[in-house]
Amino acid sequence: MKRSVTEARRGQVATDDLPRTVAESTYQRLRQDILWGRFAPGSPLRSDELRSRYDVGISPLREALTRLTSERLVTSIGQRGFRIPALTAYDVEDTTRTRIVIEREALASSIENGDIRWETAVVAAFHALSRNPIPNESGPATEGWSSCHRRFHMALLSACGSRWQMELAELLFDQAERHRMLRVKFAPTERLKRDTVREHKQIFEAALSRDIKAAQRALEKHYLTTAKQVIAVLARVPRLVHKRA
Amino acid sequence: MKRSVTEARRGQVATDDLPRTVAESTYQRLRQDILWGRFAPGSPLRSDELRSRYDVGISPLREALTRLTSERLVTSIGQRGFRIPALTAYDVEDTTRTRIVIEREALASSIENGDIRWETAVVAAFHALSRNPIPNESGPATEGWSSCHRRFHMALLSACGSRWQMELAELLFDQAERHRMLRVKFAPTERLKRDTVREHKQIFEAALSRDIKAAQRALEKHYLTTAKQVIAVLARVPRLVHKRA
DNA sequence: GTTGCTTATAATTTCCAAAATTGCTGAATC
DNA sequence: GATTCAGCAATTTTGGAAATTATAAGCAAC
Repeated sequence: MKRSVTEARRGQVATDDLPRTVAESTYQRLRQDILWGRFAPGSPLRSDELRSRYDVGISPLREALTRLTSERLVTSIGQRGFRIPALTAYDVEDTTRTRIVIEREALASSIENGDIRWETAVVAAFHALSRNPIPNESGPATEGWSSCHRRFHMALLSACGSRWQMELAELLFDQAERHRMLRVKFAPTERLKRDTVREHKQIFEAALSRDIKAAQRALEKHYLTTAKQVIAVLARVPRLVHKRA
Repeated sequence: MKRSVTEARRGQVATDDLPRTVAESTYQRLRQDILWGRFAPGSPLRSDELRSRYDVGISPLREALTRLTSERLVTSIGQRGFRIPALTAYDVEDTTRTRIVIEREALASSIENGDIRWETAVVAAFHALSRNPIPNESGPATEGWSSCHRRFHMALLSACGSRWQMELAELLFDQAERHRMLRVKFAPTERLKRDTVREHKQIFEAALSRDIKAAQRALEKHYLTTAKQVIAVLARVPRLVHKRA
């Protein structure tokens, strides 16, 4: 039996970002599943399968897929349906490179403009991140860390004053998130010789002490290290690189 | 009587970017109409009106609107439909600022990497642009110039080697295009004390002589001048700034 | 007068089935 | 053996009807 959206919200605390339509909630669920690598790269997304998976009609499903396509989390070819994009070393490099361009700038503005509220938000986000278990394997723990990670990086930029820069940073962060997750999912035994906590701490401290150059350098290094690792795994796990993008 | 998409393409030369579905072609037509300011800012986009306007069913129309929403050329609120976004001075400033961040970088890479083919494309695009009539009033002439203008700016960046940077540059270029067009549409009598041809020539010459700094400066100045003009008109034509975004 | 409630109306959103397109299989042909 | 071309099955795309939700109007109570 189906419950209407309004019915489903009864008795809940009013929160602004609750999905108001089936299309919106389908979009969010499908998005998470893609980000967390629940579909293999290159695999087709057939409407009937997804319809039964998320228990929705074809219209909201199509709307979700269309939105994800313009975020490049899904590819679509004319009359031949939707697919999960393949992943190449170029994609990882390009995403990282562009991410750095935008975030360098946004971080500088943020450090310049940030007030006490910004500092507080950054401190809180950093604390939550450091108290979370370091993700060595996939699973629910990783997903919790993942959301803390996103919040920390976005908090750093949040005082930049540019809506576009924030939006683009989020867009590219999620691209990189998919790359990271594919590594975790498809090469979970890889040894990580890396101190992520330390890297975040360096960015954090440089930002709070208002040292723009140092913060930019630390952030850039952090992203480049991630990219390097993903690309290294990519070379060893060729099935991630599907033929048809 | 309706013709199928395949039928409609009979006898045409095979071109890659021809719309393959009704949704795609509706998206392109609606997009142009928005970019060229055929809808007033803040006005609602009612499905029945658009359905008869473009002579399509509800499904492809919704798909087009959804795509445009993620490009920020349309806004959508939960169960209250789609609207043309209002335009504030902040929007213009933010778009310009972000555009400069991305294009500065892309232009530098493009000048560094550009080969003979890139030079040729830039020369061709510049020539087409300079031979087009300078747009002082709205109308078909402006639309021709507009597409040359877009091609010129994209040609400049085309050797940057980053797919993401190209895509984001296009996204923001079209935002700015809407801003420009609203000025032309709603304040056509404004006197423009500006030599656009000269501005483009400066960018062009600096790029071809591989002077990165000079090209960046000229490009930045070009965009800032445009923004300044749009904002000035915005202050005088308050109906462009609708209440509800 | 204003507020709160109920009803009527308009609009959006969703489901579903028909139409259109693509990919596939296998026979016929060179 | 390779190739072309039907016909068939699987899949996507589309249009309209049904369900849901928002908005406006009417009306009683304060």
